[in-house]
Amino acid sequence: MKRYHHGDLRRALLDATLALAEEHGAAGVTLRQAAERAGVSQTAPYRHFADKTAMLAAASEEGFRLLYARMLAVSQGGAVQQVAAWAACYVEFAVTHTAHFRLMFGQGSAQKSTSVSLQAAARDTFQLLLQTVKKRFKADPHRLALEVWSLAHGMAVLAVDGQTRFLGQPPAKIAEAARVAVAALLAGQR
Amino acid sequence: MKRYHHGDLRRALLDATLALAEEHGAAGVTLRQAAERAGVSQTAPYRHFADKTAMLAAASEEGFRLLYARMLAVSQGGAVQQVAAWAACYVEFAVTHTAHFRLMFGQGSAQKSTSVSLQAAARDTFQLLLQTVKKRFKADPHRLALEVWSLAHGMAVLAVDGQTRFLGQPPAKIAEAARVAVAALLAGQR
DNA sequence: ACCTGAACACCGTTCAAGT
DNA sequence: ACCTGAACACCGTTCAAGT
Repeated sequence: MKRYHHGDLRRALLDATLALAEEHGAAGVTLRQAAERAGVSQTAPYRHFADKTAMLAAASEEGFRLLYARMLAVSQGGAVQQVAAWAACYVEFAVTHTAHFRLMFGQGSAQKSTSVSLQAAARDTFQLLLQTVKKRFKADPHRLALEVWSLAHGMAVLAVDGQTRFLGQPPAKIAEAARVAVAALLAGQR
Repeated sequence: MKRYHHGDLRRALLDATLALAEEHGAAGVTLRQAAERAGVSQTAPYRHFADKTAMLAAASEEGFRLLYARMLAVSQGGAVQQVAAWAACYVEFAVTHTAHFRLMFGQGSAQKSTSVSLQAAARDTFQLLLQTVKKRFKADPHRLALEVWSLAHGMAVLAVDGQTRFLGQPPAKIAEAARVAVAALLAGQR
């Protein structure tokens, strides 16, 4: 019998949340099952999270921070390359960290009361794109950033749902496809 | 007390499904509440749908057919215009038929066992884009179609989740933004 | 401070039964 | 043919109680 004092239970619950999301999708995550996997009673999670939404939000926030760190690491080269790398990183994250991605964008992000720290983490990710766009491109950076974000997000969602496979794009190459598409989108701006 | 013989209950249940999706999101749709709104017992829906998934799939299929009809109506002009119109129609449908859109792409589309007719309806919608792309553009129509679909889908999802508003794009203009973005994406192909 | 157990209202689904 | 009512296992959440 493990003891989850000192904050270990919180970590164990988040791991269980990710495992359940991986196996059954974001909608398949259950507070009771997460508690059971952590070897703890059904009501123990309420010591660490206000409710189920808060637990999912914590996992989401973790995902955004991971994504943000990856984006910082690939943010090199010219403005066009940086923007294309941002999109490729976005899609790559979705197919390699599907559980996190599903929790970040799966039904509970905008409608439920997300935490302030979660909103900040999500905003940071997007700001990284917006700042890069502002550096180089003149015509309405908000519009251009939305276009790039939409393209990356759409490709990521379709890839995660397995709907890009019958289009001849294997998951391993989908990040590269995003890079090419964004480059074309930027080239068409004039 | 209404009587729902002759297939009226099926329609009433689909209407209730859409209303619940509109109010509480796709995840908030409940078989029992749909039955209650239709003025019928909790188990009556099982006469018309195999299970909850089948009821959601039926509402999804209806959405795809509506979308397909709208796309056919705007499919005019040159190839570039047609592709841009396809994307604008896609996004316009998402913001005006949010309930249908959420059911079509909200957590139950790819993972659950979708019906054959639903898959066919979804495929028709995409085929319309693919055929138009094949007419005019040479370089890998599958790749280009995926790019356009991703851009439209991403913008639709972000708009429905209200994440485009803080980017200065009001919902009313988001369809036009999709048209402009796709035109740029096509212009950048060479 | 952290966790348990019983309880409540809700859910999807099954099954025998009603008309 | 179409619908009801009771029942089962599951869920999120609350609350008193244990150490």
